[in-house]
Amino acid sequence: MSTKNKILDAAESLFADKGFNGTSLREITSQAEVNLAAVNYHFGSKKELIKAVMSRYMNELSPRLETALIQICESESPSLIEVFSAFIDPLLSLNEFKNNGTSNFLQLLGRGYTDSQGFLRWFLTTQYPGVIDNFVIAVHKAYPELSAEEMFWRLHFTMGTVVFTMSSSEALIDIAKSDFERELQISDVIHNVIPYVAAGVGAPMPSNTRS
Amino acid sequence: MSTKNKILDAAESLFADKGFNGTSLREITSQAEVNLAAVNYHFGSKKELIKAVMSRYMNELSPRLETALIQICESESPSLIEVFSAFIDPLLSLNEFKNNGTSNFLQLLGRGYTDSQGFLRWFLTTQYPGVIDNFVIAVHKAYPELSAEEMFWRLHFTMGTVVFTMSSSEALIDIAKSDFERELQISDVIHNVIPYVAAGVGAPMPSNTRS
DNA sequence: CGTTATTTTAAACGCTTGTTTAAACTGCTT
DNA sequence: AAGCAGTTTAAACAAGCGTTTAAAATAACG
Repeated sequence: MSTKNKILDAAESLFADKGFNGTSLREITSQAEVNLAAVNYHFGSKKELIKAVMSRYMNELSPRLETALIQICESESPSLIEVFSAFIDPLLSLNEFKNNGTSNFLQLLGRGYTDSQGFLRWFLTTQYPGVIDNFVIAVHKAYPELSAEEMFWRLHFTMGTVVFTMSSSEALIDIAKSDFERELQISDVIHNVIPYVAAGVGAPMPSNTRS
Repeated sequence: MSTKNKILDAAESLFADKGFNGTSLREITSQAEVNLAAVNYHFGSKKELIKAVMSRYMNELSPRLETALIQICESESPSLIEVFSAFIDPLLSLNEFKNNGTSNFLQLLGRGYTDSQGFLRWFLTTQYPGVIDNFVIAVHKAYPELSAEEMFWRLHFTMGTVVFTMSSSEALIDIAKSDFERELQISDVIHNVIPYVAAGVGAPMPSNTRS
């Protein structure tokens, strides 16, 4: 395996575990068993390494997500459950792409939104707008009465639910194991969260009596 | 104002903005206009300072939250909207306790769950179990059919929604301002999120056909 | 084989981090 | 006024950070 990939693999799991700020290049290179300077030689800087780790996943995921969402839109009136379920297969396909891929990617997504003051949010929304656009279209088809403003809020709430859940998914799976004696996996968590976010996005429009 | 409080105030807003890992003691002491060593003199360590910042809010909030939730439980069959609405007044009361108190506290809560590998989660659940217990009881009264396991998951989803939303609430309020020309405040965000989480928690139990 | 080009390596760079030290200063009591 | 506990201060500490350098090792090619 190439040095570049060894670094990417080590960085990925460490970033997912301890965040971007919380992981040093020395930890990465020692887990990858490469020289410290290799990061700056191959990637230029730590920031570029973070982007490279994210890009590797997004380039894999983004086209699958887009086609899945476009396919949903072809239906006359999809349900919100159907819309959100469109994420399942593309996300789980990351597990074939790499061990723990789904879990790692979703954790990284969560880190990116809270670490480093949102530069990753900029990165994703500017580099991969196709996913977001198609998602908005699909939700609109499933719930046309939802105003643009409510849509904005509820999609961000959904992002929060997913991202937060996944960034602490390992801890949650552990608790579920000890409290309910259930051996769950990341796919179970995904299946669990979908009814929740679908119901949240599908909540009735509040009567317009705000200040 | 005492040195101790000057430090607490500066640390609070900086922690909320940039996270615990992302804020140095030198930033804190220079914003507080006190000597660097004052933090270790008054609090012992950075970790203890973080606890002190959180405790100041939790000691204010926790009793109000408990009584509000207990009051909800006295009702025969509260709705989920009512249960979640019980949080509004206690949370907004933090704004009288301190400028931007509500927003700062909720952001800190979000930071605590993702920074520092969850030591704050331990801190809150062990130090303030009364809030969580009463909340679970209230939700159970509002939705008795919800199994313990589903309850566990959905409350964590809710935590994720709220915590993530609030940790990026400033950015969201800015976007809402430019996109929809609405001048929103933290109280508007809270009122917005309640129908979402209430619908999420109230989602129908999935048919038990999982693997 | 010899000569480039690419990659790896050890060492050092300058800087920031949390924490500690010991001296200076403050306000109070006797 | 002297002494004393509580507090503040400047300076230094060791450790860790991301990054750079220049030499050594390896690979690629005519």
